[in-house]
Amino acid sequence: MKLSKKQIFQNFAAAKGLKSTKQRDIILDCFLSSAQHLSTEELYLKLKENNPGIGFATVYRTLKLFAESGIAREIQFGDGQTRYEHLHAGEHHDHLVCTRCGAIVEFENETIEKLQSEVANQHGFKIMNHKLELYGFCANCQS
Amino acid sequence: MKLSKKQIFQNFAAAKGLKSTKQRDIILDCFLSSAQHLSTEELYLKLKENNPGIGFATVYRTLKLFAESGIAREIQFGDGQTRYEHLHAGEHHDHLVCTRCGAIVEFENETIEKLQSEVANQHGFKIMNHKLELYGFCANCQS
DNA sequence: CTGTATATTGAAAATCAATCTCAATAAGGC
DNA sequence: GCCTTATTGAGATTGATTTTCAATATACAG
Repeated sequence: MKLSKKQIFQNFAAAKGLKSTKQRDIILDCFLSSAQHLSTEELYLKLKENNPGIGFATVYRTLKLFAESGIAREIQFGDGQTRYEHLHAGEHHDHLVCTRCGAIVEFENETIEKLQSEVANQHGFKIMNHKLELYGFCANCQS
Repeated sequence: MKLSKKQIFQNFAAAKGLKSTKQRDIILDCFLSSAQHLSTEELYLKLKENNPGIGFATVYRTLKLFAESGIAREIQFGDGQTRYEHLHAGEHHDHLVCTRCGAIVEFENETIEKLQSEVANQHGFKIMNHKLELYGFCANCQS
């Protein structure tokens, strides 16, 4: 059976001896129900709407925990802000980024992944993860 | 005939109505004779050795100009510093980054590039450039 | 060569995101 | 409830990047 992200994080928290708190639950729910690629700032603002008491530092720390637990991943496009994307165990996807309107499309491509491994082998590298981003104009922004 | 990077930048500067200055010449020479992937800070320190008068802001601004002119390109590995790599017109290379010792190996792979174009087409994107980084352990760091 | 308009420079200050500090508070076990 | 330890939120700090501004240098016209 496949665990939900919520369960994965709760297991992680338990294993690490973290206490369960109201704030972390709220942040987890909000994160899971949010779009991909939110920055700490953006998630913080979204949380504030319904939970004014929540602090930026808590959101920041909790997102770090999400990344550590494996349910999220830090990514950076060129805009100087760290963003967090949802991570489905085992999956990996890359990004098409529109440099005009900021749209982000995700894609997966087996063949590319395979070629990457080959390149790494040729150079004696053992790859732990990778990042592939294609920057350009999306269909709407080419006019 | 192929233009040298120096010429490319000088053409760019002329076309943009930039005045030619001692500082920019020095920075250009130093940049061109430096290793790949220097940060602003690193280039600044290197410059200081022989040209104590030069200011950080000037190095910063000049590197931006290099990027704009097409002879250099900003890249970011995960370490929070913007680095500049030399860009040979038309060429493109990607990176293998050792997360233990920081070694960076460059590579090129036609097939991957071709697949990227295909993916982009499928999604209606017009790609202007891309970034591919493979993170892991280099041969020396796997022991 | 001289004057004028404009770009450039360097130092310091402002900005901005990320990260840390610390006193007050909350959670969990006993 | 009591005690220990983790967590929280506000604000301070850091570190890199970017801007400001007065002084200076450059290009060009006359």
